[in-house]
Amino acid sequence: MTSTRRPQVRRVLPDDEASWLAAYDPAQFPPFAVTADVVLLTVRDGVFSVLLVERGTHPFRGALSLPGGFVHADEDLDSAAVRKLERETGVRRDAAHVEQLGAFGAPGRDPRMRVVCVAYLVFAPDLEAPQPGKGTRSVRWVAVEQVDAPALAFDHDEVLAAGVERARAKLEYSPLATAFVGEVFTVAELRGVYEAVWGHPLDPRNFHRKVTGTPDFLVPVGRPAPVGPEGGRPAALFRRGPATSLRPAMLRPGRA
Amino acid sequence: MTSTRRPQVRRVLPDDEASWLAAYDPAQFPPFAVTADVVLLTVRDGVFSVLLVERGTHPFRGALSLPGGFVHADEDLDSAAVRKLERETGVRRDAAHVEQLGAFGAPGRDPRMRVVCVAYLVFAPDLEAPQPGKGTRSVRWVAVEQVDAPALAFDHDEVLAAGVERARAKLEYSPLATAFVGEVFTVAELRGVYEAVWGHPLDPRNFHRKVTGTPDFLVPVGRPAPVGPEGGRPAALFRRGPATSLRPAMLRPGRA
DNA sequence: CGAATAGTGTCTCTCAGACAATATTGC
DNA sequence: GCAATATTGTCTGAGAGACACTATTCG
Repeated sequence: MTSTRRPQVRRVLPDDEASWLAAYDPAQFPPFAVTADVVLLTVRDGVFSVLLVERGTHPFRGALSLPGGFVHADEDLDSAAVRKLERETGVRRDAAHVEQLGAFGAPGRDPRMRVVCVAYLVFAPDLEAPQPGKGTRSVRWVAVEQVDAPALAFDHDEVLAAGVERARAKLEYSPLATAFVGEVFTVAELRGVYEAVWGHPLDPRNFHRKVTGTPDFLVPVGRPAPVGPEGGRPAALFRRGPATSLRPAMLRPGRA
Repeated sequence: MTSTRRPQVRRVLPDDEASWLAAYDPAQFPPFAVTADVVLLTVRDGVFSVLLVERGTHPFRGALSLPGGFVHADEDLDSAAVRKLERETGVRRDAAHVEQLGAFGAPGRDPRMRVVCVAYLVFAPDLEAPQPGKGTRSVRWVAVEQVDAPALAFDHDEVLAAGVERARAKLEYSPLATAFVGEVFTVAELRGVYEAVWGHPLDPRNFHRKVTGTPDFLVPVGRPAPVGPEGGRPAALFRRGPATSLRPAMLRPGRA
């Protein structure tokens, strides 16, 4: 997360600067609005999915879009994204990984006025039915594969594509796949995340060796073992470990 | 680069939406200004350096900051960054690699008003003395190592730190080190880039094997060989190849 | 026992790190 | 020849991909 702390002015203003500031007119700058929009990704039943809302207000009323909205005048960008996430989808911030994706600000991307969207990327485990908030008619999970190009309001197709590609890349060199599963999980569940996000099957044996052999990636949970879904030997349980990167990386199949 | 194309509204507005739009009042949204600021990095004489300007206007007049400025009302974010780059530093866009770094928008980061900065990261070869533009007193290269925390105006210390870390990471898994050297270069020059950016010496033999053995990373130039700086066998010349990623990655020394 | 899933072991190939040895140039 | 740099080659250990095999559970 970027820029969480509040006061950023680290120099006391000298007298001439302070007097200049008093005479300053903000209207001389081009007027922009800033939104914080959220690419909330999860894996549900083995399907890599994104949370979309049906817009209840203009513009693009009735169309699907990413959840999000205007940043308040005295609000941090990160805070705005988390607020939108919680209010508009019912997802709690501490249950997910949140990072900034980037800014999207082509002129004309919003018919109302010049709007720069600061997009956030969120990884969450499969959550109960999310709740639509004010201004949205409904919220739904949509398989990422089913969102084909001209599907979303504004330039959100482009934002989503950037988020999906970033997610796929991050699984390679970070332990963030654990953000898609619950507090405790099995190696098979974690493998399912990789397979869903990458759209490639992975060898269960080699995957097991890799994730259990990487120091600080997984921490075994003392508790013995859970149930088996359709039979089979029960799997061991793990928690996320303290590792912050994966070195060497987990290699994504099907690339040079 | 993100969002280069212009018209982004891809739905014709229905009648009710158009009439609503006509009655729309932009003043109802919190007023923001948006700047495009540039982290321009290079390697000069083996020193990883950033281009800083001395501010000629308020706020932070006289202080060092990243080059940048306000985005125009009808201007793309990328275009604004490139414009700032060219006008404020004299660097031509096609001689460099440009990518978006992220948005920085903590309230209070600019004493004038609420300003969101969209930062861009630029890699350029060592360039002639850059030219200061309007509003800046001077432009200078500063070694990245010498910029210690409370040194720059606004929150530019934070922006610079993000850019430097991104640059260090990108050398690992992308062929972008070639953006720091000229059109044609030797393996030793390229190695010098890695060593300067990472601050670690690399084994010349292993480095040579890695970069020449990675397909499409380097293309040998027909021309035989150049001069030797202080004697020694003349080195072969290469151009950047068509590769867009480095797999497996070039591993940065000194990390788990 | 058979089916199904979890986990271990083995083999091979690629590749990074260490470093010897050779090649080519200026002085 | 000597110094300096470029380039090739060799050895070793870590680790990925392929896959046989063992372990544990349910019915």
